[in-house]
Amino acid sequence: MNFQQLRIIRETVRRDFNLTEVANSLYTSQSGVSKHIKELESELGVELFYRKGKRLLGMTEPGKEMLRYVERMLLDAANIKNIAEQYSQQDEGQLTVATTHTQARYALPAVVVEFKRRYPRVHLKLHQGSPVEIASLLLAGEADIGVATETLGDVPELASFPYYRWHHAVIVTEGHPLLTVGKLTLQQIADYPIVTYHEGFTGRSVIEKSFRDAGIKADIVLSALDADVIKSYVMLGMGIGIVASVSVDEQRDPGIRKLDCSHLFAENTSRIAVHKGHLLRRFAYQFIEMCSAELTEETVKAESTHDL
Amino acid sequence: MNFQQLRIIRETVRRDFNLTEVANSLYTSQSGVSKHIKELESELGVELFYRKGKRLLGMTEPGKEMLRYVERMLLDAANIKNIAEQYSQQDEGQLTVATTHTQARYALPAVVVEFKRRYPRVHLKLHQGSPVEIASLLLAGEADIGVATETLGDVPELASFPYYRWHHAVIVTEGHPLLTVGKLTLQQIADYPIVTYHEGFTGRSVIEKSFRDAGIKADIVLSALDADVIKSYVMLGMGIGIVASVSVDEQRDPGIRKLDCSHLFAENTSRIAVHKGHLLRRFAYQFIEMCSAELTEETVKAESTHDL
DNA sequence: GATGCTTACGATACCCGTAAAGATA
DNA sequence: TATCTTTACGGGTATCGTAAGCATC
Repeated sequence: MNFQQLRIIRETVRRDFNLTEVANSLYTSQSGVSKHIKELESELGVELFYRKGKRLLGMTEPGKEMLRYVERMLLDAANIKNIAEQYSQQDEGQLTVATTHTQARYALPAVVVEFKRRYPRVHLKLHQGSPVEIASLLLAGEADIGVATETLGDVPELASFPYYRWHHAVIVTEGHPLLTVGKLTLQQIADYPIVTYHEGFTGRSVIEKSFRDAGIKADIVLSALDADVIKSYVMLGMGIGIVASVSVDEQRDPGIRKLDCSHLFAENTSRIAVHKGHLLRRFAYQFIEMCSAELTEETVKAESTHDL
Repeated sequence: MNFQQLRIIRETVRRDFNLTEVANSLYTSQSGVSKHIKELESELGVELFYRKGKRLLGMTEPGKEMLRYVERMLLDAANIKNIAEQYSQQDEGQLTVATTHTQARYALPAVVVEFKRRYPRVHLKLHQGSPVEIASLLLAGEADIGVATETLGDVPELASFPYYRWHHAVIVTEGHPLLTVGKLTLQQIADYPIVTYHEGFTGRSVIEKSFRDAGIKADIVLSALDADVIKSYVMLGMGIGIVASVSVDEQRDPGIRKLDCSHLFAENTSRIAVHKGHLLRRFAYQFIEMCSAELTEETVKAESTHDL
């Protein structure tokens, strides 16, 4: 048994049992991949994959059982390298934060500036994507930290922590009739076409739940990934917008007016997540602590051990 | 990084940093061991061991931090092999049970017979030793299951479960004066020279605690590893004996009389232990379940995951 | 001087990649 | 036929063990 074999096993599952792809993604030859699998199987005396003729189709029972251990071993190998880096270059290295547009643009800038001030030699990568993409980046080990409002809390392999709480707000153009009503109601909002976030983004599910629970049908005419796009279309008269309150500032967004609707939609909690069992560099834990002072290195580590 | 390097790191710690011994125990050459360590250190860019000139003295900080991961990886590698065996030969293999004399002779026979009946093709090894030795056999991966009354519950790397409860009994020769007194007292026992177990064995600590708490000084003239030896010396008139009640049967032990003293010494609990994170063969879990029906495979696994 | 670690060097085995052949859809 | 996997083969490299050289105690 050697590490290349383990990497191949893991990658074979990730690449859906296509050995050619596996070879490419590991920068080696198909023949080598094939041989490694055979060798491991013969060493263990068990078939790891189902085959139909020459094609691989899936994992056998013993294969599935082993996979978790294979993954943990590779994780541990990465952890060892991480520790080494930690000691050889305390404040140097790379930190990849996977996040949604909303977080990157409105929540994280303060943290990023502070982080760069303290760790000028750490190369910080902001990787933007949907919450689902963020989760899979974390799981694949391609990102160290994930920040998003949706999804992250639902993946068992991730350890997630509350970052900050926020509400949606309704945005309208100057002179809009809604500006004159007092306290907004769901029905009043539903009287207008709505522009808001895509499904799976930035509390969209919370918005839908409110309308559904009230038995009101909302007319969502357009959905977008981020508040900036939504604002643009609101300005173009496509309808009223529902966005994260933090993403609108009446000073910086001339022509846009913000209406409180914290009484209409449930509060959202943005979360910070890490892959369980994935040991981070010290500065990565510092980054998380800068987001929320309660999230110390010990707190995060305690929640993110990998116990299978 | 490869497995041989990891094995060498682990063994170097176990062998107290003597690379010659490491080489012998891994059946390879010193030169190879030395080179492997150097290579791993240079790959990681960190020194793992403190050196004074050419001698290794101990682990550096990063080395210590890595060690736990190294050990887990090697454990996981063993687990994978275990799974493979599990599937390739369901009811064949080897099971090593480390136990004290008392357990091997008086508690386990019934279980062993039953186990052999169900798994005739499993090679069962009974490894006898002191509780401390049993613990280290488990930790070194040389035994799968440990059974003893002392020590096992105190080692954090071991998961231990109650096996059965028992009391001590006093044994005397026929016609002994103690046979005529009614309910025994500690003082009456202390009036005679005592033969009992060694320190660290079979509830010896419980016996001492009772005397100490009562402020009575007992005269322990002889201590032995097992009840059979103790019985012999009692027969020779060295004194009265204190042994596990289960180890005396007035039918099978002619000339020996047993006196109840469950009111004098605290109850003992014999424990079954496994190394946390060490996955066992199915038949090993069956063995444990035969000892105590509540200890199912799930119960044991739940307590013995290795989360660092 | 005995023990223990490192370096040098040659034989072996392992791993990888190219190329051709066989299977599958 | 195009895609994918296996087998065959050659070059390169890593690993291992012996033996010699050096510290350390």
